[in-house]
Amino acid sequence: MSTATFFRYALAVADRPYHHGNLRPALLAQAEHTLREQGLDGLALRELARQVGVSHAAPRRHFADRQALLDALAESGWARLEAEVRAAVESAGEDYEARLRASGQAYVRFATRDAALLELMFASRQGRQVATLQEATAGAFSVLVELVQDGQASGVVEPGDPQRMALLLFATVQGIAALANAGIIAPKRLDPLVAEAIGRFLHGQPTLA
Amino acid sequence: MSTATFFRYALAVADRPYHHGNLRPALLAQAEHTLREQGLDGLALRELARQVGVSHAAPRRHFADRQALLDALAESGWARLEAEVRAAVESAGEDYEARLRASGQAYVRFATRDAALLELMFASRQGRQVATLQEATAGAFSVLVELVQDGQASGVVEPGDPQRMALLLFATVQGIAALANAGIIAPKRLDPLVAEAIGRFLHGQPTLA
DNA sequence: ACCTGAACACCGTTCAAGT
DNA sequence: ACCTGAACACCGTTCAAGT
Repeated sequence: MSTATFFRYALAVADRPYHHGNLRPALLAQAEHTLREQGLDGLALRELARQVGVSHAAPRRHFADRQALLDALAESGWARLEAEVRAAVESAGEDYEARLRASGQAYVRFATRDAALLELMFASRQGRQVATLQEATAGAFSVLVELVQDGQASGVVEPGDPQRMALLLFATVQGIAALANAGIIAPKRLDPLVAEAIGRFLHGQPTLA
Repeated sequence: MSTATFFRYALAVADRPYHHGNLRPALLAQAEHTLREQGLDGLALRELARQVGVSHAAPRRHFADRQALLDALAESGWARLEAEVRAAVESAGEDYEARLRASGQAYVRFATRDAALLELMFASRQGRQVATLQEATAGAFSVLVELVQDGQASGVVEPGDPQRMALLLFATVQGIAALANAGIIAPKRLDPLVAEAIGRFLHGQPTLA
């Protein structure tokens, strides 16, 4: 296409909202909202296109298929989770156990507020490797690894592979979140349970040991 | 319907497979198989009906809608999980830690073999209470509660609410399973991680404390 | 470059009708 | 009692065509 032709089109569509680069973010934003309100089953590409004011075939330019949209949602979910957990840790003060507890509680808060998104983040990719998604997951995981390393530096966590210990913490809070979302744990028991899990991780059984 | 009329129909359909009570189990069996092979997205009522040799509207007699079938799958999944964990604990010998470890490893084995089914078992029911499903979940949970009580009776687990401690164990193994199914934990690291989690639950940090 | 409109094959759900 | 067949409204995906 010539430059002149390009500008002719650009002017012609200047008042129409989703040309030239904002359809993709608009679809993602709408999808995140629908996911929170209606769950994964309520998320339809055609309906998204309608809500965003575009033909049902338009999303195809930005997402190869529905799964690609879901992958993108999962990826930004991991990024937001990382940010929220990091923020919680940073505003938790000096005490190591308090910082660890804050990370777990931030995780659980995210997980229960965006249960369908969390489901998506953990949905089995069935062998498909999605590099950017794996990086986003690794980024969130690294928050815990760094926390464990901090604890080792100050001597409150035993020496040893920090990845393995962070994995254990990760699994514990994710499990608590899963049980909460399945209705097995009542919401008000969540924070105490996280606190107990962290306490046990650091000190073992309270009265025995 | 008169008895005579009933027998006339019964004879007429004697060679047809899914009259009079085996359509429901046949659908469930086929669904469980498809779930394992194709995942949740590959599970379509119409396709199930086809595979089982029945019209697409026939399942309606046995399951009000697709969700009802999924609920039934989840329920039998919880029952099978309970049975498998119980069996593993019973064949694990006398040592308490070995029994606890066996329960966790059986859980993780089930979860990784039937990842899509596990997803279904933990799928948020979004407020809908399904009584029989909740009972099945409680049954599986009770295995862990009893294990904790055994440990308290023999003094290797601290006194205190056994439900709360069982919940912590439950969350930990479920979290490990979720991380495995998301591809965050490699399969061969699963058993050691479960062992470490159980060890920490009982003894705290190995070298500190 | 980006989007539209028509087309295709599938799906879940409903309902009158059949045996 | 249990199942069928037609109908409806929706969906994901594809592709030629438009601007």
